[in-house]
Amino acid sequence: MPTRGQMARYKELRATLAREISAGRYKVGDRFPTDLELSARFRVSRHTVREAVRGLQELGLLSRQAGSGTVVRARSVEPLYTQRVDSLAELAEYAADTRLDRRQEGFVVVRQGLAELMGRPPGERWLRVAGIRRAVQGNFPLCWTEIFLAERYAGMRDRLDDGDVPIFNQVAREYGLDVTAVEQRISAIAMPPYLAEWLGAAPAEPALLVRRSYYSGAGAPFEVSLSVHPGDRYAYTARLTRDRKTENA
Amino acid sequence: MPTRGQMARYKELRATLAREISAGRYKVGDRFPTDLELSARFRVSRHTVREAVRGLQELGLLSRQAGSGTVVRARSVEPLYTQRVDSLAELAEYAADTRLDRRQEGFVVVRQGLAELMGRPPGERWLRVAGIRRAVQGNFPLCWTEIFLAERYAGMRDRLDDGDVPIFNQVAREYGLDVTAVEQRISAIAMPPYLAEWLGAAPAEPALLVRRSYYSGAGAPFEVSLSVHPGDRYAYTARLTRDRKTENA
DNA sequence: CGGCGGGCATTGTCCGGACATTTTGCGCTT
DNA sequence: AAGCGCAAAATGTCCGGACAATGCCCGCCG
Repeated sequence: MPTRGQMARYKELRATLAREISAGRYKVGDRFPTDLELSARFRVSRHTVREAVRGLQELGLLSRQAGSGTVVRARSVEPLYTQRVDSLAELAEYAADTRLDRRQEGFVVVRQGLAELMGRPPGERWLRVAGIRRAVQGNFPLCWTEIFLAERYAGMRDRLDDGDVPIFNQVAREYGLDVTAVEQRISAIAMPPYLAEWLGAAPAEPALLVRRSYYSGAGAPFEVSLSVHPGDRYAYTARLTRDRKTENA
Repeated sequence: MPTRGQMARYKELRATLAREISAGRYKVGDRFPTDLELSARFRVSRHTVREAVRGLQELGLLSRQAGSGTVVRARSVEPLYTQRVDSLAELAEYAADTRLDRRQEGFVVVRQGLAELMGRPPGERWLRVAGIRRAVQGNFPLCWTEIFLAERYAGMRDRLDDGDVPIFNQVAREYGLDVTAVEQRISAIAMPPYLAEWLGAAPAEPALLVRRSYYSGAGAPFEVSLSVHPGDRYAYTARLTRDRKTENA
């Protein structure tokens, strides 16, 4: 067959169907025509129809179910931005090259104030490990860190390594947990006086409080960490990129 | 053909090839066998090979190039976390329900200090619009915002709407820009005295400084915004989720 | 020696057909 | 009327083949 215009048939068909969905010919929730119907209507093989539909599926416009049929899921694709954090350790930014200088350790029952900081209800019991994170180079203090580990994983206590591997990672590995989500919260606070000295910072100077909650499956996080960074030594940076099969039009 | 074990051939093949890549039989950067070679080796049709390879491609293990061949791109899939920000306006959190109370406006040539805050070299000329962002409900001041617009797009100046739609969005729409990336930087500063009064905050109290740079294609951002949030009125929250086609094994 | 052009290898597109698998629902049986 | 089972419909998988489009390399020619 000679060159048609320029676009492949399945791309043309994909665009046509996307337009029809967008125009409202098929509404969200509606059944979408079957492969055979589209094949007949557009005079293309079922293979080509499937290729086109597959694309719309990946875009989230359609969903298919063997035996049941194809359903319209969305009217149009909204641009979607994602922050990619490969390996997750990147999130902690200074992952390697730092060391945890452990200062305090033990079980705590969290009360009102701390519970609020942790984003958990009061009364829960956690294993708390706190200390100063320092640069390996120069031993310079970077931040104060408090790590709260859910009681059932407290067995890790004596095997925690203060080196390169993040604590949550050690725990996840040891217990076979699958870290499915991490929530991060950043706020500004005044540097607490009792930390100022340790961090070599001025009391009450602006600081970043970073809370990270690590989830494995639904429900409560298995670890929560709180870090206080002096304002002049840290900034959190993220880059969001638009993320969609661009490909041809 | 009767039921083989249970898995579809292309899935079996996909798993086998993934294993071989992981085991190092094909190294990163190496040429991967041809469709025809695999077809012959595994006694399956080229269609089936392509289906399997397509999967490995989506996983990022392989990349193909018409005329050139298939190349190994990664040895294994590392878990990948993404923050999804649909519609991007979500990023600004209080997107709707707020209003910009414009206070200052005009061209500026940025000097050392401001340039550093903006993450740009000194000497550039930008259109600066600054003001207080308030909650529609109650007119309560939320933050001080400075928006810098690249000179080329300064024509928008008289058409800027202070309502729901973020400025960067208005500009992008007007000039047909494709916002491909947004970089966000969060740091802690002391509330500048001259802003404290306007925001109803205490001078020198901890505040969050949020910088967002909007990119359209490579090169310099077309807009940079700086916002100062009183520490007690704002926290930045993000949720990263693991994100991988689970499907069957 | 360098550039251009054509042939070859490789992936991309498309067809037609054949079963397999999954749902749904109708109709028969109890 | 309730339940079971099977047929029909829909998507999923797989084959074989054909040609198009794309890169790449090598050889010819200036």
